[in-house]
Amino acid sequence: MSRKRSFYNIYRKLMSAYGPQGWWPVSTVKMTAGDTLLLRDGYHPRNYTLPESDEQRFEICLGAILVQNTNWLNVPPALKALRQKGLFLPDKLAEAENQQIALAIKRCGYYNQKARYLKHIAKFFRLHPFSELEQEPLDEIRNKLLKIKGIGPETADCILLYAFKKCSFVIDAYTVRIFSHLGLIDSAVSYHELKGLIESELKPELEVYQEYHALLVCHGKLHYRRKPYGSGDQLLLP
DNA sequence: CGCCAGGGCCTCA
DNA sequence: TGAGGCCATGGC
Repeated sequence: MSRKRSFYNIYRKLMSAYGPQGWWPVSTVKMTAGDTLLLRDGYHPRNYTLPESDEQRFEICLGAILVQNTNWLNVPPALKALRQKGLFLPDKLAEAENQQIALAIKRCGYYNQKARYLKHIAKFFRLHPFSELEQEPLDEIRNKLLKIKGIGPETADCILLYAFKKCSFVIDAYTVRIFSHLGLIDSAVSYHELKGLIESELKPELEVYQEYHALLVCHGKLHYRRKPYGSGDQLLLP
């Protein structure tokens, strides 16, 4: 395999083209400018200390479910609606009526399914606090997450990478499209296989893992929509 | 308008 | 174990 097509090389090209993406977006980012405390929504470029609270970690988990096969723009309003209904704590969400949750998250689509999924994850975190889970090895957390209905490989890896800050590479549809279109992989590659291939090259650096996935989504949105692919490969090819 | 979105579960070969 | 159907609203 050409050295210039290594995953690191593509990462560098994406980063120089788009800059840091600041994933995962959380709704209340505290930033200090001099003496004043700024609260702003959304992204947090170059701030890799987040999440800083259990609520922010929980928010990332909820967002990871809500964004499944859905435009991210629908997620913050849904999270806000859940918050306004007082459902932003695992204890509350776990006991809420499905219909009440569904109403709050309606705009994200698949709302009946996702309402159930959110309750599952709420019950999980009620049982296993973050502070306990994060002590466990990555693979043990991952296996526990994968047992929850509604959490598949990608969602589990998003939660691991952005909520638990564990170096678990996230594979999504854009990742497969981009790397297969560039000739690095076969488009029929399995999730597990591609994840292993990428992780075997990348050193376990949190910022790289976090930004790489975000950059692939950024680039994918611009050039790798379902059909037909644009000419985004010109940016990445040697 | 029609296509698509930062998937995952279930079923059936 | 993999392909296919299903879930569903909102953005552009």
